[in-house]
Amino acid sequence: MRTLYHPETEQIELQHVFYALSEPIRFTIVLQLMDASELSCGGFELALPKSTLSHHFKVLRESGVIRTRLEGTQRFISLRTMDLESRFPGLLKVIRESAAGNVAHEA
Amino acid sequence: MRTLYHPETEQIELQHVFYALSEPIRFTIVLQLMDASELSCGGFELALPKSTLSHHFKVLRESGVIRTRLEGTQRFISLRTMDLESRFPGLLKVIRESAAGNVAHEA
DNA sequence: TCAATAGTTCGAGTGTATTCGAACTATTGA
DNA sequence: TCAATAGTTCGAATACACTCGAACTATTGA
Repeated sequence: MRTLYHPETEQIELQHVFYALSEPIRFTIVLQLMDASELSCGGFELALPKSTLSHHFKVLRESGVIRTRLEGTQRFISLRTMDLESRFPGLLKVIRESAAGNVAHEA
Repeated sequence: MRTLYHPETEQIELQHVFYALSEPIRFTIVLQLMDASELSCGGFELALPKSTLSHHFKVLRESGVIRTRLEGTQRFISLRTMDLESRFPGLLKVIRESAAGNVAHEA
């Protein structure tokens, strides 16, 4: 695991992003990243085995949704906000508003 | 098949919509509906067995993406444009622009 | 009533996803 | 150098999804 595959911005495909986000755990991961900018793998509020999380991070990374930065023994994960916004303008807003709407009705 | 299940607008979930759209055939179906407003099951440009198409129409319908209207021996399918737009403002635009961008670079 | 038409359901085969423990790799700090 | 830490990979079990032929249902029109 020396090189972590990340697709180029232009290579990110909407169907792959949709696939990645259709899974509840991965959707939760993305929502948490929207509030946190950057988190280590262990920094998420998810009580799941490391191997399970690792699998989901890989799917999100390979679909272009997140970026993984290596630092020491940790991997710092962030949403590819700029890349996603330039590739699919408005998509993140849709996700953000959908999540907000499901929690509470904000004016 | 007397009653066809369609979720109410408020019941449509983004994750289910993403799941439905993550499959290539279903994505194609949605793109064709964007250009056609309403099509019978056999009216799509898809050379696939009826049973396969029927499966995908069901997934799209139950996730709230399409509406199926019964008329005689035919079922007319349409995109739930208004419902999707009110539930997830901007989502259809993202899909439309993504599809346009993959075909040609329009100015 | 009966054939034709349009689409659904069933069932089986095949493939792909998810889950998680165990073993592994890589880096840090002492 | 060595233990501790952080996360990945492997492998197996289980579950879910896709495909498609065959049989079925429902409606129309003659």
